[in-house]
Amino acid sequence: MSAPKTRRRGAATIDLVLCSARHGRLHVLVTKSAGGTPVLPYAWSAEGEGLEQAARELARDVAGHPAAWLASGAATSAKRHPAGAALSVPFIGVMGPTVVVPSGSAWHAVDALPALAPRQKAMAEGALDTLRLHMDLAPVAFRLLPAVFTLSELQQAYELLLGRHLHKASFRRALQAAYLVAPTDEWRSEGRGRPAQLFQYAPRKRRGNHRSVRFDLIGR
Amino acid sequence: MSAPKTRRRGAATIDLVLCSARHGRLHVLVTKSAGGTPVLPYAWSAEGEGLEQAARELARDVAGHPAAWLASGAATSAKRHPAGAALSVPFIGVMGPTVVVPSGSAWHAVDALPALAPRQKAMAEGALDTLRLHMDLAPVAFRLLPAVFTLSELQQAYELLLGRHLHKASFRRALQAAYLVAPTDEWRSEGRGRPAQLFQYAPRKRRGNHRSVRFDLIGR
DNA sequence: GACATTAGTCGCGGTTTGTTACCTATTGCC
DNA sequence: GGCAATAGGTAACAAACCGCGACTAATGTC
Repeated sequence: MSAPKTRRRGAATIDLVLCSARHGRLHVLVTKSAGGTPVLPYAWSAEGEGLEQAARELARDVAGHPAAWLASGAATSAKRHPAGAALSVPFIGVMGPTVVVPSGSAWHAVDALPALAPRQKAMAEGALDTLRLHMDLAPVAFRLLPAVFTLSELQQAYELLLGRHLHKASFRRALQAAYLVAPTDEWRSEGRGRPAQLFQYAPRKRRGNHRSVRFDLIGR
Repeated sequence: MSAPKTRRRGAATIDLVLCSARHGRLHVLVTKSAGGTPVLPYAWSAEGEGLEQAARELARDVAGHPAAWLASGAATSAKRHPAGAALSVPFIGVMGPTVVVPSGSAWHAVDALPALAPRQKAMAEGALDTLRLHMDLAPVAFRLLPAVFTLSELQQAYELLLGRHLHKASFRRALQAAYLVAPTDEWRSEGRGRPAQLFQYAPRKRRGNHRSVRFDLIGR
């Protein structure tokens, strides 16, 4: 090893808030530190490696799967980080519901987290806001699902992200109009009730589809 | 608590992309380094001070005015920073069009910037995307204007942010429906044409105004 | 006064949307 | 098989919304 060079590891951590939809609620992947206390996965930022690249590798390492979608959140130096980092950059990732994580890690409902260090707690609680911020521009909801899904599952993913109930017929009509999904030949029988057709995310190019300005969201 | 630490330079900079609308285009405040080369205002992050707080102080220092709106962007370690920082956290701020900056600083159109260091260039070019991302949730367009403004000015601010032309009557109808502005008693005569009534940003509480899901934006 | 210019409004017609109702396919039970 | 229960999927209507062109209003210029 070389001489202790404090800058080598960087003064900042990359903290991963890996999200998944389980039982109708947003869950976050929590691992355990060497001491056994629960922590979000994190890594020291290394010079010469891109932050997002590092976050992707961290996600693959810790979940055994690449994240289906990833975005960075607001960097913060507030409160206490488990590693004592001066600065932390959160990355919010998304994965399908069937990913099985290695022992030592577990999915926790985002509103029932174990006792994380304050900074990580804040980052996890901000994850839903980040997802909401991006869901109109990126197919976040689709990335919470497997490659093939039913329309009811897709609607549930949207309801989870939006935090409100959607009307079935309206949802499907809007989806149809957007040419975002394509039906497959498969159908899935869930036990009771009529089997559901399976769809996949297959966006097709559309016209310049200008809609009105969204004043209605400003000011809560 | 932690022992009192010297306020040492962290390994990260806070870089300010201060935006303002001038002559129908988005402008960014650019200052000069000690050597005379153009740079975005930046500061080393100090332990014990919040990042956003530091960015607010930086804005006030460099423009003589507090930012009317501020949000953090995606932290990056890519490319070269003028101070050689390993990591940089951009903050995107917004100010009214009448702010006069001290000599040494100047407003530059965001698509005609002087030769900034690559990392700062990327951060400045990403500013409009950040503003667009937030404009549906926060009154970004209003913060590009003085406290009192005409509806035509407001429409121009929206057109600048959206990058497209809006229809006057539709814009005003949507604005009316959102109860976002209140008229003042003042009118402004701009020279030719009918005088315009002045308005101010005054959001009023509205019902749970749910609109449909925005599939139409996903996938470009 | 005629005209150009900018502000602000009205209303028609097509589109979108919330909602109710209905139809279809499957399971479980008698 | 017959039938209730359950869940997927569609049709159709009324109301709200939106793009758009046309209109009125106030001011300055010639």
